[in-house]
Amino acid sequence: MGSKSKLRRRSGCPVSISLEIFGDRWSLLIIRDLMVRGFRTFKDFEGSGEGIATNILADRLRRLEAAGIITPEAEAKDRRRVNYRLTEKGIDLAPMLLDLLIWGSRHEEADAPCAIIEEMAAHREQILTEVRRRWEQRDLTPLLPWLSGSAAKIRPRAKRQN
Amino acid sequence: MGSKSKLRRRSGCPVSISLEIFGDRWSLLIIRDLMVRGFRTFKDFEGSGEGIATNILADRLRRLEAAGIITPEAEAKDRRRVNYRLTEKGIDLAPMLLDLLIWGSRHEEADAPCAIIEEMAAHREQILTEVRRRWEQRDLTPLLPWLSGSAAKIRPRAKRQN
DNA sequence: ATGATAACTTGCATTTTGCAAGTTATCTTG
DNA sequence: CAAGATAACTTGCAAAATGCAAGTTATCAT
Repeated sequence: MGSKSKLRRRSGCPVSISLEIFGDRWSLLIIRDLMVRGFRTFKDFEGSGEGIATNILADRLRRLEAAGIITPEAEAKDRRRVNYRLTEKGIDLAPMLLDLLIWGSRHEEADAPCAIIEEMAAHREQILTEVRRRWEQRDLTPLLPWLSGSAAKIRPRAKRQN
Repeated sequence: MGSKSKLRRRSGCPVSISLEIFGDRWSLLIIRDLMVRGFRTFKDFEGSGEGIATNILADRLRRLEAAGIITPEAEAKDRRRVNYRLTEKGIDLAPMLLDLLIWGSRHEEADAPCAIIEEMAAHREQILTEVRRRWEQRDLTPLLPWLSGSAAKIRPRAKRQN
């Protein structure tokens, strides 16, 4: 499946094209929630803390689907429910998102404990392998508990700090 | 220096904070141009190919400066001229931008030759070292010639870093 | 001194956001 | 099984951001 929809591109630069897809204040947050917080439903994203408006959320989900980054799956047990899931194209954004996380916690005053982020930076490949494994196996336990508002297990390795 | 300006944050998540700074369609393109295309002036950005409006450009330069990502330097020889330069905080976005470049060229039909991008992906650390070296030494020769509209030299595996 | 240039502003029309309040199709419960 | 809940969206409208064309103000070049 090629992307034939938006041929009104500013330029052929991959960076520019990427930004036309998710270069806004919300898209990557949705992807983050799918990737590391185990979110799947509209309601999950709606209550994600940042306060996205429902119309914008619906719009972003549509665009991300159109771009082939997420896919909706109807849930058999409760047919009101739609479970969104990252495609492979979507999970491939993991390295970029990890860099964004690292940059943000290094250069801005964020809530994430610096020590843990530096741990993650030092074990980049390992973290990315784990993120992909979780995606493949549909493992929904949050990878970043401190971002998910609740204490939970994490084990980049058995080295506990703080 | 700490950033005391915008305390109206959606959340303390580093990803969210980062997106509030440059989560739009233009900011990262300016950073890209500074980082790999050797651009420095308003005029450079203005004619960068994507067609940014001058008022938006002025606004983005202001915001990026306020965020501590770029600094303007008045040019002695021609005082009309303002040379923008990435700060260390700005050049630290290189890993993220490289991932964005790689993702875009893998998953979208971009102009960048796949072979070269895969080369870059395979030598990520080396590329990043080179990008930083160029920043430190104010070396303005474009790193990505095919994105700069002209054929030029590139030597991803000459192994000549230092 | 006259004209070009660089780096912006300004005024508006158009588009995108954000907010509150629906709507529709499922469940769930008494 | 009727009467709520719920999930996932829409809709309407005001407010903010964006895009476009046309200035403006200091230099600088001839």
